[in-house]
Amino acid sequence: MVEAKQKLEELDAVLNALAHPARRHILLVVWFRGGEMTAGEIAGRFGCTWPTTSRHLKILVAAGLLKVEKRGRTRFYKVDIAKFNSVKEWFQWFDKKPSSARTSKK
Amino acid sequence: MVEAKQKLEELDAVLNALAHPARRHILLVVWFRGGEMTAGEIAGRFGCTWPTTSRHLKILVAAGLLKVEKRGRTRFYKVDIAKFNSVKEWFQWFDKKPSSARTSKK
DNA sequence: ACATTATTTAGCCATTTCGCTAAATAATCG
DNA sequence: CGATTATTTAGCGAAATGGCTAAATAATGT
Repeated sequence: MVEAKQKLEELDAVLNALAHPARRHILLVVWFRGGEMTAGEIAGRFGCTWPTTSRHLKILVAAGLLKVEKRGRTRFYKVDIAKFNSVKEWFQWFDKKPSSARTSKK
Repeated sequence: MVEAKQKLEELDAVLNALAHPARRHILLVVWFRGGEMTAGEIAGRFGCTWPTTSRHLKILVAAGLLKVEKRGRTRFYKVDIAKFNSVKEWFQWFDKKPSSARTSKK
């Protein structure tokens, strides 16, 4: 079963990508900007330099949270919320069993 | 409005806590163990040493994902899923606006 | 008081992360 | 082709993270 391992890696990538405030910020800005922005527009809106932003973008793309399309010499980034599901699904483990169960052996 | 800043910090703590596989593992094990386990039981189940596990526990407690209760000389840890909501609420920003909107100015 | 048990704190080291500046690539314009 | 624009890659240094061992604390049992 290769799938399970893959899912774990996906979850790990997504949570790590979301763990940095700058990256969460980028996702929100791109989303509310209409879901598509160029790297330059994104970089212009943040305190950090272009190369730093560029690295954040790469991490987000690697996690599948951003999709990138290159048209001419500019890159357009678009939010893809599908990967949020790996987190939501992980949360569901905690719906299934009430925390009030008890250890059986004293 | 002090609240907003507090919420952001909470989200940050939760996402950072969830970003490490060992900590996710701890939450799952404690949860399925019935929601309460001693530090020793937790440490015994992981590849890393007690002090390392202890640090992970501290991070989870700081994020509000575990609650700890000291009875005698042992500490009991219990999962508190309430803080998952800060993540779920953050995700909701992405429900509100479809990504298909367009930038208004050409 | 002393030994034992449960767990944390302190301190060290290796690795990763994240910021920066400078240089490289890649597409387009003149 | 050479200049310009858009963006990344390379490489450095500081800080954070995560692992370890050894020592400290804190409660309990004898």
